[in-house]
Amino acid sequence: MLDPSFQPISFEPGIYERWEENGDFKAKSEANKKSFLITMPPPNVTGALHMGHALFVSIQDTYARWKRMLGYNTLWLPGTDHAGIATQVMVERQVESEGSSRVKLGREAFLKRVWDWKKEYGGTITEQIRALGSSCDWSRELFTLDTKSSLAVRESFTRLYHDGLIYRGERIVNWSSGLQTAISDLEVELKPVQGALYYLKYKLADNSGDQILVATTRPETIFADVAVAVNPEDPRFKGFHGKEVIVPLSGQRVPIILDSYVDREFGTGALKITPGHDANDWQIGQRHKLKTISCIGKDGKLNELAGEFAGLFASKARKTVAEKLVALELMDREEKHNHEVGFCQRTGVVVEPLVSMQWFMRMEKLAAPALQAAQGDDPALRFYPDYWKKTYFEWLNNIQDWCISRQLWWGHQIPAWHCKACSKITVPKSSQDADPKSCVHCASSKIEQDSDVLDTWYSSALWPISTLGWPNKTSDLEIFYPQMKANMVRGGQEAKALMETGSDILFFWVARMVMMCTYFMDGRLPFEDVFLHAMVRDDKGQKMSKTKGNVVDPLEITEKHGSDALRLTLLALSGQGRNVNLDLKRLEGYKSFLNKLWNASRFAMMQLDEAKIVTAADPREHLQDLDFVDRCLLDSLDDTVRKVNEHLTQYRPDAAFQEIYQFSWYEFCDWYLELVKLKNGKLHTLSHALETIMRLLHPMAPMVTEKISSELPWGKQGIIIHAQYPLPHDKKLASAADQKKLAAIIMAVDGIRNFRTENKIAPKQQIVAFLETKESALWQEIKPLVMALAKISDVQLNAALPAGLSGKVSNELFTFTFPLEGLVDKEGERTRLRNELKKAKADLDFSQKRLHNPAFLERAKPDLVAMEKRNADLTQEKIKVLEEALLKLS
RNA sequence: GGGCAGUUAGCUCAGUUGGCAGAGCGCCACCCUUACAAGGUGGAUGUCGCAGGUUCGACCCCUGCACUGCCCACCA
Repeated sequence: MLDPSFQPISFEPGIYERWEENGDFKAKSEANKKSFLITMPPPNVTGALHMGHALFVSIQDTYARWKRMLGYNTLWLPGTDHAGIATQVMVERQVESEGSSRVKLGREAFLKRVWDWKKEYGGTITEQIRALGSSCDWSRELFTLDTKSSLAVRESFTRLYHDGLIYRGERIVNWSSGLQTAISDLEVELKPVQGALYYLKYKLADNSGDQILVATTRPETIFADVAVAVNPEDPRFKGFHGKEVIVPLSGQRVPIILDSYVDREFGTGALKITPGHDANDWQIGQRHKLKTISCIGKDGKLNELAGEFAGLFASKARKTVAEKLVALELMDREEKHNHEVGFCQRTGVVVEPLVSMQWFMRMEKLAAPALQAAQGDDPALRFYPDYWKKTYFEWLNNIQDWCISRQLWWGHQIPAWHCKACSKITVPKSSQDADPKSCVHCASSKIEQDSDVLDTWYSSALWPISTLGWPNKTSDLEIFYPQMKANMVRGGQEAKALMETGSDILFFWVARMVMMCTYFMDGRLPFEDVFLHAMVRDDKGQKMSKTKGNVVDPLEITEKHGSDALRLTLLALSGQGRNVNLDLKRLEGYKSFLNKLWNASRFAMMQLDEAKIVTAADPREHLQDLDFVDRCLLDSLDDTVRKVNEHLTQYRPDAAFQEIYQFSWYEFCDWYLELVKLKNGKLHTLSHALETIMRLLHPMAPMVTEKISSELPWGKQGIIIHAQYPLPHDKKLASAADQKKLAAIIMAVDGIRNFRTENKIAPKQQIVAFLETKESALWQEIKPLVMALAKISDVQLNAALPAGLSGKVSNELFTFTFPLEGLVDKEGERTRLRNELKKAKADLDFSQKRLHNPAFLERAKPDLVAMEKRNADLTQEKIKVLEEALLKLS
């Protein structure tokens, strides 16, 4: 039996343990069944559970459980990410607090420390994910540095290298001096900064005394200047073409070059070219075959080229150099200037564009199929919400080569060996090959593995295939990996694999998975549907952050209100927008909903127990036992079932839940249960409806539905998770007459309740009624129900109306008259009637406006016109009754 | 500079073939009616961001604008 009070914390933990022990989440290794795959976005091992995780769990678990209940062999595959930078930095700090350092320890010892840390604390996040009820298959859990993942990384790298899609080269990259590593474009965050624009004098080298003014925000980089560029069309500089200038301070002679990149409107129209410290300048340098020199080192300090400024941090040097330029009268002026500066997303330190030797992935060829996959009217790859497609295209169409090397230790070390003898590179042919012992070019044995590791997102990009065992030919890959190819049309096929993740990592992760996996799987996509959820904010739409102190901890919520309430809240708020503003008031509302269901279940169980009902079989098998109330309820339930499935199919879990909420509370609890108390029928509809509600809700609120259904007479532990998900029937049960009867009850009861409240007649007070109606047969059928619900002790049908003070309730079927003599004063009833009359007149006005409009009569749908006419008639009649009643009261 | 999204009740949000605007919380009144006070019954509350247009009819479709948030971008 269910406890009288709903306390989620009392039953949640036990339920999860049982499921896991029973192996209820395990996907089967059978190929003969339709399958469904969700690959979990692996959270950082170092991470602690936050609302973003809670949101993805809520959505993904809903889909995993829904599909499982629909009979799919469902695999929700969990794992964790090694998170190169985050983890290394964290352990580094730990080591430093002990007075040691990463460098002192050395690579091997340091890595051991990280692994030790991972062994000890790496399970925290997965335990927390369990606490939310996640039905993922833990037997297949993977860590991105596990051998399975490493094998995939090695196989992909060797193949891409030999296919010419991975290369090593000296390029300008984003250098994080904080982390001492290169980072990718995506890891750079641009922020507006108030800086200055310095106008420097570059004197002509021909001693003519002429000069060119050059505007720059970074005077400290002049030591690496190799040219000054002007727009070839700019008349102001026509005379300078082909000449040379002297770089201030450094004294270097550099050429004046012509490039249309230069904006004539900006600054002075002359641009200093510093290929070593600016990405655009680097490109111009490439075009003009200029050499690249650097005056800032990897430590972020100026080097010997800067002469007296050597050793200064670049940021400091700017001011010092500027002052010197002023002193030497080489600066014309300085203006305030706001511009965008790149910051390292991780450390917040300014990113320095530097030239260094790095590994890159050539993206253009890889992007083509990824683009194709989502193009066309019926693309193989679909986005939900659809508008993300545009963003995806935008990025892929302008894709740049990806800097994949990181100067870190924690990660996948690049499987490439450098030869000390011939300095060429040896990369194994495939993952099958062992580490090379000698150079393939000169056979020297003096080879050493590249010390860099790969960007964390590299292994993430392979996640959908590495988790399934690729490059080995595994049964998981066979069973779960989609067949749909990037160049196919979808043709109405449902997705075999779903990617559900945050919209913030569309480029970082989603696009790269599509490119990489498609490449290695013969054009087959890693997933056909991409569902991108919004970002969780606080109730004011602010980003949650520790410094703001507005972080809501999911585990605290779970302990207090249960994981189900949290899940339902996140689902309900995850609409189509880009934010989920977490309002804890909503959470309490949804917890109340669960409380309501809990109590409704307790009530139903008492009734069923008394009636000795032990089955939830579909009452459609026993039509003779059903009355009109049952038939209407079953139809409405069926509508709900249909809508819930539709909404889930369209990736609108919020709407799906809303349907369940509305039906359960307003139809099942408010009306059906109240009617069940009054009617003496069989209770098969009650048992079936309750079971159906539990099943419908189970994917979204697994804990409470498991608890309740395990207590039902026909239930037991752990069966709802594998129960058939409700599907709609084709046939309706209720006739028009049935519907009319139920509507009549509701109309009469609502009207009388309103009448009672407005006249301040106590809820308990029984009253008598005189009824005028043309539907006396119908009335006889519903009489006892209306009388009980509206607390009427006696009804005189079509009898002479009483003299004296009375009240009236009128609708399209019935007109009730209630003697009020001695009960109330007439003022209350008069006010009520006036309000009703006002409403009725407004309604009539609305109808007549339409009906007097010839265009409406002519152009609107005939059904609508007919309905409007009927409405007008009924309202007119009602007005007549109300006016008469009012007259009597005056 | 370009793009995307949002703007609906006091607050957080729904509103999918255009047909008299909805939920939760909050608010008011009355009820502990034995499933549920985390409840019941009834009620109040909206120039649906602004301005045009299409239409018999617009929260919904079109155009322009404003504000908010996010993403992308090579103006030094």
